[in-house]
Amino acid sequence: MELNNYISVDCVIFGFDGERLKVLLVDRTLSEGSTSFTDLTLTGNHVYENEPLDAAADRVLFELTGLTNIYLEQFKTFAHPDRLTKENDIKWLQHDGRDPFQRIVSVGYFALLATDQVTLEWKGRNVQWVPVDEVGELAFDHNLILESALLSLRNKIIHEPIGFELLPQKFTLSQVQKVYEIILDTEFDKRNFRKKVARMKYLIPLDEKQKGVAHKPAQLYMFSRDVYGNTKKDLLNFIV
Amino acid sequence: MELNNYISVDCVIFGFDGERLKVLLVDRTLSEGSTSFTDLTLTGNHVYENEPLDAAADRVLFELTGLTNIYLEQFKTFAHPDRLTKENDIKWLQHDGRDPFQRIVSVGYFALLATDQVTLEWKGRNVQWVPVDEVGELAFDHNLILESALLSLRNKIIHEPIGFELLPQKFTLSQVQKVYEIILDTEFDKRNFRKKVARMKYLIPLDEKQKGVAHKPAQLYMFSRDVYGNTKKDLLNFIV
DNA sequence: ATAACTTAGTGTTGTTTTTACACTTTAATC
DNA sequence: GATTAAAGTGTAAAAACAACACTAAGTTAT
Repeated sequence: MELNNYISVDCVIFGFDGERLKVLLVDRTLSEGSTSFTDLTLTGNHVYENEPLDAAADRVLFELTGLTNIYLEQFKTFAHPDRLTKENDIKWLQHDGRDPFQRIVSVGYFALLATDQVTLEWKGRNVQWVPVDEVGELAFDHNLILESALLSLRNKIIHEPIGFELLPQKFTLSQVQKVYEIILDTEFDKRNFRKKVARMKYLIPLDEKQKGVAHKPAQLYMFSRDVYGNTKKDLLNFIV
Repeated sequence: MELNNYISVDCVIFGFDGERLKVLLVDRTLSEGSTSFTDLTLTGNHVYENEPLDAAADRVLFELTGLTNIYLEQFKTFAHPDRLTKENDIKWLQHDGRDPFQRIVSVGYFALLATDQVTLEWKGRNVQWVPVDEVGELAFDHNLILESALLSLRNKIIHEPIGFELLPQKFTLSQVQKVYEIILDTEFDKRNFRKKVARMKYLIPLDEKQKGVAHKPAQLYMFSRDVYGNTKKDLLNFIV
């Protein structure tokens, strides 16, 4: 199977660690003759001839993390003629045997997961979680893509219950509140927030509590995609 | 300037005529030897080498309608390997001198305007407004693209005041209500709806009334993009 | 000129949702 | 057994929502 040389997908992999929203970035190091630099990129790849875009995004995510069945959504496409014209990017493409003047369409996807779902040593690639508000200058046009992904995420999380994708399967209400506070950069009143989520039938309380915490252990919940599918009415006006 | 042969944009041009939501479609007629068919397509075109996607979408819209400064938004990208493999589509591409096995990425945009902004005879192309709920089988994968555009439109119009883009500059509150009812396929109580829009500071009442209508003439309003920009808080929880 | 027609425009009441706000509980740790 | 840390809980006032019916102001038909 052959790679298409002008269509690629880039995945913005968001992770939440209980405290901050992070993005999974990959080292890009080039050292060749007098040229030498290191920086970070999102993960992406060309699609195969005959591969649908969604499949390519799944594959890219899998190749980096070993995970399948992760929330993944196409959010925007980037194809500006000058998107790959920074000096280091051209060197990198040349080193990689690619034509730096070939215009490349990159279809942006974002993925949501809990940071601890990823084993960073997977396939020995040099990969790291970086808090989204501490991301420096990235390779290619990846700062632009990241900003755009964040915007889409914020927009979407208000109206659909995707925040749970950033949490472990079993989670506490405080964790849910934290996810929404971090992503929307706001604070909610604890009691009011809990009253609101109490109305969501698809948040299922489990017969289980937190363990090993140095305070009153919290009730654990899980998110039921099934129940949600049947009660899509409160999709509108979700949080906020 | 040369056209890129694998990147295209397709524009879903929505129009409202006071009664229904329509989409602007273009005749595709091929008659050559024993092959002969007529159907309809969205409007689209390849982008020029060196042309950004947004510019290409503006251009495609302009070439069909002669209009500039129209609300236009990228909503999804289509690149399925089988998207152009229907028999008629292959014949059409061949007739057009294009390689039907070339994989083409199509970036979808939707435009919003009032149907009477468009002069259908523009450039003599065979163009027609079709109510979205009466659209038959379109060329290529354009039914898919249209459905996807409708979904994006419905999603967006709930949360951001873009309904006004489908109305003339000066409009009545009943027209606003109708737009939202048609697009969201629902009905609102007139008094409650008006109470809600009365809270929107960016709806500016004019010193002007409807003329020549066979009933009490309605107050005219306009939408102020400026005021809206300054009061984005009620972006959330807009209509519904 | 008047009647008929058509859509514009308006207020109240009961119900639900939102907001603001502080103390007790339960576990682990020292 | 005291300390620490987060979990969990209720109420009252304000705002928003939902349901509902008549009058006003033009045009058209007679």
